[in-house]
Amino acid sequence: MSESDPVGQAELNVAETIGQLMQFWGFKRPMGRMWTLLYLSPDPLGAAELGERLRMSAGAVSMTINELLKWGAIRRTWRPGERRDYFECEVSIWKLVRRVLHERELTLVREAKERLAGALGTIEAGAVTTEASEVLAFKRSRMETLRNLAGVGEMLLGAIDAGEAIDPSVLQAVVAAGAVEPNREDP
Amino acid sequence: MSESDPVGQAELNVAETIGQLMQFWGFKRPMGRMWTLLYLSPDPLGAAELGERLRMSAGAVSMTINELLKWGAIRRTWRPGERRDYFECEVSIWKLVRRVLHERELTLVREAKERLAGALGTIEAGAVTTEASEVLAFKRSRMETLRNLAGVGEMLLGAIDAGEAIDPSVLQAVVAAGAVEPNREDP
DNA sequence: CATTCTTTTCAGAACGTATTGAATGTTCTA
DNA sequence: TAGAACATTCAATACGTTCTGAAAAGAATG
Repeated sequence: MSESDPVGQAELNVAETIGQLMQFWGFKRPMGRMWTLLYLSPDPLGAAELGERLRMSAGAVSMTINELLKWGAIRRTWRPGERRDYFECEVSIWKLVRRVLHERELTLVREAKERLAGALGTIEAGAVTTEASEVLAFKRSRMETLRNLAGVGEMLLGAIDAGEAIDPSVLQAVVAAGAVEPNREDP
Repeated sequence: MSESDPVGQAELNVAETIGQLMQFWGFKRPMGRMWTLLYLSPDPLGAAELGERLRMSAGAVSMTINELLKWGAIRRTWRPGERRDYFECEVSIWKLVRRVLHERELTLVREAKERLAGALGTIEAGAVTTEASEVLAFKRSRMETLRNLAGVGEMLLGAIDAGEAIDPSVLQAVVAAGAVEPNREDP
């Protein structure tokens, strides 16, 4: 099947490349590889064929397929007479990216923001502590910066998610938040 | 030191939160935790203190410090009389993000683009193959889309790296590239 | 309803990565 | 130069994740 077929080989190379990109983006490599194979195929492929071409066990194929289904990256289809399932991929990469941004990154940033706000609350509670109020004020201000950054991230992701173009002024905010506070002290 | 100190605890919470974000972004969690501790400290800290507060072994502390130094996320400083090293963090988060975008993501995307171009070349070489030319054309076109997307990514990263605001029209290109090709065929 | 085909599940194996802690290296002081 | 203080390295190990393969479950057919 694939002993010395240059085209099939090239497809596997592409699959591997995309697989690595996906892995870098926090997904499992097999997901990227499988999606790519479908993306390069004019018609749907069956689980058996996918497993054979990617050298994956039936179990791994099943798991990977289900994860891809969960993300809406592939769809199940059927052929008239045939018994087994076939799969075709979601072609719109932009749609996929947006979904991940919405369901994963946005959630993550929101959680982080809340946790940061929580820590800030603890600090501001003016708890009885041994630290000098000067030091405390410093820490509070740094935590505020982090929480604000999380807020900016949330806004950015929300904007992309809503399909809005990114407002450059928002990016300026990021720059500003990070560039302030030149950190000078010498006792 | 940290038995029931609410402020210290809050700091560790923040460190943990940022650590998880960093891990999600492809770095090691200890890196984020250590950077955060320095970010929340008015003056530089020594390796021993960092290890103690984060409950890391001396070895782990050393490795983490070196990685942070490599990314320019912290700097080595010294105190007049003292013998051991102290560390202070890079405060500009934007500067850090840009550096990573430049050294890591950009490289990654470039490599991917080249590999995709390579595969495309193989296909276009019109190798003797058993596949119908129609199928071949389909695959070629899909590979072109992927390569073009990589190109757009490269441009975006380059723009951010150069400090330019993101041109919304570029984002449009992403949308277009992914949204085209409604994938219809029924034999 | 039994048979056959296909998919899913899951315990265990394999793998890669992170962490430890003792040994080694380095740098300063006396 | 010897010794002390500190930093670094690295083999061993602990840990978590992914993959396998066989068994179970599910679905269509005769």
